Amino acid sequence: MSSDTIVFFDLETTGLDTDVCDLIQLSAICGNRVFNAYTLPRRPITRSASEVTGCTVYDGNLFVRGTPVHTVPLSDALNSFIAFLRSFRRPVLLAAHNARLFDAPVLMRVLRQFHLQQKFQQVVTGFLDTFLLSKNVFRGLGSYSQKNLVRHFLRETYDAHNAEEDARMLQELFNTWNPGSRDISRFTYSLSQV
DNA sequence: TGCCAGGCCCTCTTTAGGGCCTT
Repeated sequence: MSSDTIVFFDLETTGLDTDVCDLIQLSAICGNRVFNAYTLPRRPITRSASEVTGCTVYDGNLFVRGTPVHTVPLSDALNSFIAFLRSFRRPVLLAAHNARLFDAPVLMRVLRQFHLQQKFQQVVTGFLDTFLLSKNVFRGLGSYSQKNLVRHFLRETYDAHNAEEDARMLQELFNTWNPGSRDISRFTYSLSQV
């Protein structure tokens, strides 16, 4: 719905298997309001995920590129995230790159694990997939990875695979695209669709 | 020792394979 507040979010996880991977970082941004939480994953980080995100776990602590970071329990991160979304006082549309196939199913699964899906549904109307949107609106680009889109549209390189930076750059991309409400609805999925 | 996937789209397709996107 075009009257919704669009909040851009990103996850860093222990891997790519949406059925089992666990959260490491959850970030979101809307305007200049930012949410960020790190959490100690409940399963090992796969080698490829560790290489991509720079995240490692040692002796019960989470490190990002060798620097320890403060973590909170996953249930606290999820509750704080919902409170952040609720603070907008309008229904929220959550946007992520490849949301339909990755971020949304992972987020919904962990919300269910903590019996938070109803609380979440009271605030969030659906997910907007910026990967599908960009691929259909801007034909012929060759690559639609977020990194390539940032390079193409914003002429920038950035700290990819830090959830907070990824969410921030996604918001910048979206503001540059300024897609119409029809394109937004075409690539918006209800919570029951993911 | 094990170290993870899968839906979507395209095409040299449909009796299928391969690349992309997310970590």
